[in-house]
Amino acid sequence: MLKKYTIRDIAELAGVSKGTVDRVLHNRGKVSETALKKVNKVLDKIDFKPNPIAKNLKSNKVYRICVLVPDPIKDVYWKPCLNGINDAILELGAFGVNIETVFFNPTSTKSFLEANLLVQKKLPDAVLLVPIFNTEALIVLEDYKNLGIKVSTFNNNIEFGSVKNFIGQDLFQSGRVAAKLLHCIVPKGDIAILHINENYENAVFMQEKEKGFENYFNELNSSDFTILKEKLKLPDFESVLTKFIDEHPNLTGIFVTTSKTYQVADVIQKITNKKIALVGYDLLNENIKHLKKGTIDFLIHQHPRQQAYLGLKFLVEHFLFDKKIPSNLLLPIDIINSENVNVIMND
Amino acid sequence: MLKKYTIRDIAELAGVSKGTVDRVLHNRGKVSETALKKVNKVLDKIDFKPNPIAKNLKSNKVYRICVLVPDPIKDVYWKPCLNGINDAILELGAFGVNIETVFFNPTSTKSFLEANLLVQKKLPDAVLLVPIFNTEALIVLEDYKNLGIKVSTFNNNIEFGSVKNFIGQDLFQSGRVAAKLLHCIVPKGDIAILHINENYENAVFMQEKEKGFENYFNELNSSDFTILKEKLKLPDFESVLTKFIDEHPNLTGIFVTTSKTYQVADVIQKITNKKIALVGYDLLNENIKHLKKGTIDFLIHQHPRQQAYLGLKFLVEHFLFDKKIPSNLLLPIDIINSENVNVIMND
DNA sequence: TTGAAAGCGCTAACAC
DNA sequence: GTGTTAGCGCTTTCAA
Repeated sequence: MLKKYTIRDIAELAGVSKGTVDRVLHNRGKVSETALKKVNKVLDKIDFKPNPIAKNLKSNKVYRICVLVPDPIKDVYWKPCLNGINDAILELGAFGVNIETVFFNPTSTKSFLEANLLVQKKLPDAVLLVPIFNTEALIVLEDYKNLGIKVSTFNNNIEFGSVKNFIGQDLFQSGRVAAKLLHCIVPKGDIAILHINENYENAVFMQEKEKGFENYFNELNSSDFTILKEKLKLPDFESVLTKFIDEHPNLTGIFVTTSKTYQVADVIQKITNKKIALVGYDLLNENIKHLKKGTIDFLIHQHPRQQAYLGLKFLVEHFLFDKKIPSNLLLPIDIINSENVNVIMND
Repeated sequence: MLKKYTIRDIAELAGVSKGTVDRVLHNRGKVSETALKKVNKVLDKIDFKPNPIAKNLKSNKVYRICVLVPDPIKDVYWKPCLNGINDAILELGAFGVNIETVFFNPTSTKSFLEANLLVQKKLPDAVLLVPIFNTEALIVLEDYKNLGIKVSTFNNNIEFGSVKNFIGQDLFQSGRVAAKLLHCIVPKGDIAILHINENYENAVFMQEKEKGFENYFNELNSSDFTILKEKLKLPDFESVLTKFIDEHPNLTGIFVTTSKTYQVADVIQKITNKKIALVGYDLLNENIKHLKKGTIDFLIHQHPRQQAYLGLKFLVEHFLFDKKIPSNLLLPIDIINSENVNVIMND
């Protein structure tokens, strides 16, 4: 069992003062060669881990973190994120962490920019944000960098040179998972990729999923399947989808690349008795209803709650305990059916 | 934004000393009626959350936790638990927590009892254990209770009157998940539940899984399926299984209730070209190979690593930060196929 | 029954 | 450059 060393121990062993040890440990300069050597000699010998608790006590700082997330009223997909944020607030509040949520309209880049401006004025210690608009996100990331504000992102990754942390899912691979699922339900036939274009989602997400999906069937290289693609938009959603289904009598499976899978299920249920396998995304209540009824076969869970929660947790533990924030954390691609949907932990 | 109150603030507001406030907060007695009233009056008004960090600094106690887990050499299923334990050690060591692992032979109740005796002699602050032997587990739980040692359990739940925490999976429901999966792969035929009896696993686990599995098909109430059951044991495993498959030409699906699913896959692959859908448990390397090859269709992930890691994490956070330990934490029932197997987080 | 004071490990300000 | 010291919020001891 190893002894727990303190800086006092080190100071005594090295024959210097605690202050000097602290200076050496944190490269605060103003240390003579000889003192440096003495301290380092001791540090080499022992396994010193500064007590992360004591470190924090002193500063007595209240860390402020802002979360920037699309308004759940505009798109219910984001609601679980709020729960994750609230969990984090409850859990971390006692540590003197101040977490503030700012919403933006996910259909408006202007709203996104304004929300970020608001946040920047607050000068928080860190920001956790959903960078759904690629161009604008790069701009604000640059701003945060200049302001010296730490940034973590979740939901979707964007390319940014400087340090930035990401929590989300491997969308390409999740497309492959969907493909495999359909493949195991359906022996053959036409299989459709349906994009429900909400005109705000940067096409990148859906493209990644689509690529993964196609990649699976390409590798399979089987003449049993034909892959179709269709884009749907809301005003004439139902008529276009109905027409599409009518025109493809061999349609046996559908992959929907967004959380609006239930909209497709609604239509299928309405217009045909034929079994069409359906795989989509996210545990919205409407989706879950269809899952239990059997209209939707599988949902892929993107862990929105976890993403937000972990994003905050990592930031706080970084501030409080000097923990390293994982730079690119890919959450598992959870396959959900009617039987395990009720046992999902933390959404 | 609320002010962060300290006991000093409260003391000043109430017109008493910090010591008295502390006594009131922790019911340490020796407080006069009047002082109690004064302090409570203040406490009612403000939202006081003691700083969990400072609380811990003083005591400077090294918490000692023992983990009792089956020897991974005897059954490789337990290997991920070690990783979880090591993660916890790495992460929590700096907080002055001492975690010690003790193995027992999962085929020997004697070994289990001896290991516990060893642990009890050490008088740790808490114990995290896998109570695979029901009767013996109840005995040692009673011992720990008398010694005032906190106990958390994982992997399988046992009925014990006094306080005890559990982390694991809903086995009944996981049986239903397996059933649903087979149901979605296979349109009809004979479906077999195979128990691979390793004679140490308390039959309870497998029974729960079996019950859930049957429950699903009973509810389905379809004449398309016939449910068969068979127990296999190692010496004549292959011959018995071969005979079983030969005798059931309509066999279209198999559910294996243990992590030894790959053993069944090996045999199927060897003796027949017919597609038999196979669903089993756990991400052993051999299972993953079959999953990728297609001999196994789905695996259900029981999160062994997470179970051990969370068990330790909860105990430590309880000691350090007074967090409440969830008394019965059911981890999600993860469905794994060839595509999402590589993205599983923390095993 | 109560208040005062020391001290946990670390940081930071301040003398020397 | 370096040692000393005060102090973070809380617990615990000790004297009153």
